[in-house]
This record gives sequence, structure tokens and C-alpha cells, in this order.
Amino acid sequence: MAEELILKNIAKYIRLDKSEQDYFLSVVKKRKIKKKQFLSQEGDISKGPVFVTRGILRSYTVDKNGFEHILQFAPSGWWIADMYSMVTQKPGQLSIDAIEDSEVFLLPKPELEKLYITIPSLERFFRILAENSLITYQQRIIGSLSETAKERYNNFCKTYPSLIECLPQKQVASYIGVTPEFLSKMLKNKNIS
Amino acid sequence: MAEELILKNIAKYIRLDKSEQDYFLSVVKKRKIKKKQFLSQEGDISKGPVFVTRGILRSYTVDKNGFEHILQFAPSGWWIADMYSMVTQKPGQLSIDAIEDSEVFLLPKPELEKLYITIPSLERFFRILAENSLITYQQRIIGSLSETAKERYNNFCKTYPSLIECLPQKQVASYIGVTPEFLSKMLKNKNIS
DNA sequence: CGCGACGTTGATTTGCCTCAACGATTGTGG
DNA sequence: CCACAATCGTTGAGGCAAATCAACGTCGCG
Repeated sequence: MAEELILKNIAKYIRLDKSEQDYFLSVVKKRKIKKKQFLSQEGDISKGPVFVTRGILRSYTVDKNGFEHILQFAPSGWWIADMYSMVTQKPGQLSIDAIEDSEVFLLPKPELEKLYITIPSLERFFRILAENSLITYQQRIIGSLSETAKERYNNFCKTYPSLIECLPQKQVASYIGVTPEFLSKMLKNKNIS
Repeated sequence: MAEELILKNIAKYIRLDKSEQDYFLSVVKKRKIKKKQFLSQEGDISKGPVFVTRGILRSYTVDKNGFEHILQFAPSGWWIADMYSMVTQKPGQLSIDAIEDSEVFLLPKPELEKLYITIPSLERFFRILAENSLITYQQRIIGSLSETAKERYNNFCKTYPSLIECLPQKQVASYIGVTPEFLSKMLKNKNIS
């Protein structure tokens, strides 16, 4: 169940007693997002971080030529947000939408601020979350600096085996930083590492 | 003075009373690092995060062809670490060395863990640090996905105006993801945005 | 001085993009 | 339930940004 999923996610790093769990659940808001529906758009101010309990979300930018560039996929069990906008509360450059019909918990930023005070161990939880996230972004930068498109694709498959199966190729191309046409040609020459 | 610099850095986000400040200063270790000297190398296990009080450090990987790819520059007033290795305490893939004669405070990981307990607000400090760092890495990924080398260079100049003046071109090339030769050619055709 | 690191310049190559056309699949409204 | 549009993946021809390789000048420094 959705509530169990998010509590279990938190329990990976910190312990909450029953009353803290109840309080936490009382401030998050359940939201359904249909396929292709936006959670937030470029220029919006982030309402707060979101935890996915069903489906898949993605965050991306659109460049001046109209091409999408995907920053993150968030299948169920993952957090997603426009961090820049969430931290600064200024308009962000990311759009977040659903790739499939999805369900999420929104943790409103004002509630989050209160939680940091009433349940200080949540500060630790989100510190660890940020650190882990940081690590994966660092890996991705290293990849984009030192690997070929082929290698980046193979790494993506290794890192997100479950996503490969349910994502359109186009989205994977956008994530690893090549055109859909080029990815298609790449895959024809069976380049499995 | 070095001690003031690090306390001021912390004071940007949290308040420590005098005894907490003293305790904090008592657990960090001052280190001098000569130009080209390593703070840590690929395969090492991170000793903990480092705060630069003088000079400039850099973290980078070396790819299979022997080329360096710079992940981060850390001038004085900045933190730097191999986050992966620091969090997991497994051998990291980053090397960190000094571009100029430098001075740093090392915050040993075991001490950091204790600090999180004795001074819980440091948990907040490092959460905010990780979040801000996360944001800059996200921006960099978006840049690498959607911008040309020229645009990435111009952004680098805008974002780190003080670094441009003291870094060899080669290092900037390595950071923005082009060869030194290409950056040189780019700059000849006065492509200032 | 002489060596090594750096920046420069040119010739050539290549990984990936652009544009365009086409078939297959999906989904949607009449 | 079918017709049509939309989306997706594929394929090919041609183009460009950036890499590679090689040679050379310059400077700072031991």
C-alpha cells in the first residue's frame, strides 16, 4: 500500500515512532497524475518534493530548439522534485510529468520545514537522500565527460534494468544525450557490451 | 584567518554557540597541500570532507585513454570530497589534488558522525550543502545535454569568473568537456557571448 | 641552459546530428 | 468498429562539431 511504501522508504535510513509516522502521513497529500499530465511546469515554483507510489514520473527541460532533455526518471519508490525551485522558491526550469498513470505523495514545502523542527531526524533522512542523489549525478557527469554514447547506453541498462523495459526508446535517448535516430542505429549493430 | 573562514561558512546556514564552535574546531585537522600534491587518489577510501581555506583543489577521474575529466574545482571557501567513497567508505574513482599550494581543514568521517549526534544542527548544515551541490550538478547535466561547447564555456566564465583568471586553459577544457586544442580554436574566433 | 608543461595551428577523421521519408503501432473520436 | 491522426521506431544521405594526430613556439623553472 502507498502509505506503507513511503514509511518503508523512510525506515531505510531513520526510525520514526508511531506518532511521528502518523504525523508525517497527515501532512503529505496523495495525488493522482494521469499519463502525460504535468505535476509542474517550467516557470512554476515547486510545491515540494514528491514521492512516487505508482507509475513513473520524469523531470526534463526543453531547449531553445524545442528538444526535451530528461534529467531524471522516478519510478515508484523514488523521490523527485525541481531542486532548484524547491530550495530557492523561485521559478524553475524543469517540467515534471507522468510517463504512465501515476500516484504520488506531495510533501508541501511549508510542511517539510515544520517537520525538520518537530522531527529532527527527518533532517538526516533528507540529507542522506540528497547525498545519494548527488552521487548519482556525479556519476552521470563523469559518464557524459568520458564515455561514448554506446557506453552510456549500456550503463543505463545496467543501472536501471527495470526502466529499460517500460520506457519508449526515445526517452532513453533523451536521457543519455543522443537523438532517437542515432540510438536506433546504435542498437541495430548489436552493441551489447 | 582559516578558522574564521570555516566558522563563517557554517554560519551562513546555522548558528553554533561558542562551545559548539570550539568543539567543531577541535575535531578538524589542518593540512597543507603543495601544488600537484594529492589529497587522495583513485582507489583510496575517503577520509572525510575537506574545506579549502587557501589555494585551489580539484577532483577528477582518469579515463581508460589516460585523459583527465574534472568534476569539481574547490577554491578557498568551498568543500570538496569524493562523495561516493565518503558515503559508502568504499574505494572511490576520484583523485583530488591541489592546483596551487593550498591549505584545508579535514573533517574526519568518524568525527562527522559524532558531530551529527552532539550538534544535530550540523545535520541541517550538511543537508543544505548537499542540496546546493545537487543543484549545481543538475545544472551541469542540463548544460551538457542541451548546450554547445561555446555555450558551456561562456556559462563557466559567468559562473566562476574568479577561476577563469587563475586556471590553465587546459583545466577549463577538461571541465567543460572538450579537448584543449578545440578550446584554443574556439577562443581564437572571439566567441564571447 | 635545457626540459617539461602549455597553448597554438593545420590536416584529417569521426561520432553524432539533421532532414526526410516510410511502416508499424496505438489510441481516439465519430 | 472502423478511419484517421498521432506517436514511435527505422533507414538513408549528407553535414557539422568536435576529436585526433602531429608539429611547433613559448614560457617558467629546476
